[in-house]
Amino acid sequence: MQEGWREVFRSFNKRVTPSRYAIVEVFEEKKKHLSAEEVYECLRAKKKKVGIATVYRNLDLFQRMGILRKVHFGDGKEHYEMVPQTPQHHHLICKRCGKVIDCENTGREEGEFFAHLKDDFAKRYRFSVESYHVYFYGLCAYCQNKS
Amino acid sequence: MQEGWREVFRSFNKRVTPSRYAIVEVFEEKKKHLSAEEVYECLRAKKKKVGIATVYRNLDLFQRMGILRKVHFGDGKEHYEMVPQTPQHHHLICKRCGKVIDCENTGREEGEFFAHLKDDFAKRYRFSVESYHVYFYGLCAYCQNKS
DNA sequence: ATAAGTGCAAAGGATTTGCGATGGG
DNA sequence: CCCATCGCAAATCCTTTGCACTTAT
Repeated sequence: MQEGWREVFRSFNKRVTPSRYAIVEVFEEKKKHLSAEEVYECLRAKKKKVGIATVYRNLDLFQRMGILRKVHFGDGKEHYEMVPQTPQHHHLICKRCGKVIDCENTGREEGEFFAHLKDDFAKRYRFSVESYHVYFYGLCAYCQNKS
Repeated sequence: MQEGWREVFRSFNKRVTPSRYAIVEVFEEKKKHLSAEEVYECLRAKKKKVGIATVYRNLDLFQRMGILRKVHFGDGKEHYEMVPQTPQHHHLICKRCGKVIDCENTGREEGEFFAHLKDDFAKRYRFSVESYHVYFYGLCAYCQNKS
């Protein structure tokens, strides 16, 4: 794990424990969205002894700290992914097989578009937008050829 | 319930039962996203005797039929809303109190923007987009003044 | 030293499932 | 009539919690 995390934890008055260390490391290595169970499995595979409850507690903590964000794919489990996953990306979810494809932002247009919406919502609803997620549903390449 | 639904059910070879009738009716009346439990409560309030399992089974069925779509607000429950809720709208979710505000589409720009992405994804990932959801996270008017 | 963090097992809450009973087509 | 659908209760799955033990600071 990069040393930087130690600082991040300190700034939130959170202790730097082996469990936390290990969990962040998993996300850094996998570079993808993971469910609590998946994180737990990765830890076991690395011989790290961390209880599943600790995984849940820390995923929630990291989310509140802004290190992770929740993503929902409709499979009944919460998934988490690292937040500064630069650049901002979206998710394509196959309605048939459930596969999730991470897709990159398509460019400047997007930033402008959402910046505009953000202002609009502040005016219309007095709601201050901090972040957004976009989910696209449809059929993946494979499933298009068999339904 | 509008008579039209009878046709819709027929076209899917699904029977028109009092339970289904009643569930669709609830969504037509409430005109908002509802969890299974909320649908169940609405039915009880209307003296309709429908088991909770039937509610779950039909919400899932309606989703597969394209009548309802799932929306996720991060509260651990699945919510459903009617699909052709014209016009397309998005959700503003307060990170602090969990309130969900339905917000209308902001206009033509949006259609163009997403149409462009749709083409792009078809080319890049051979993924055919059928629909999309956008979730905005931040603070609602009330919560901005107390965190 | 001491409060935060952890592991385990039990509790909780949402959703699904098995199965005999019911009723729509 | 017969099979899809239903109601009920039990089962399952994911997540949270209580509590005694451990450990980072």
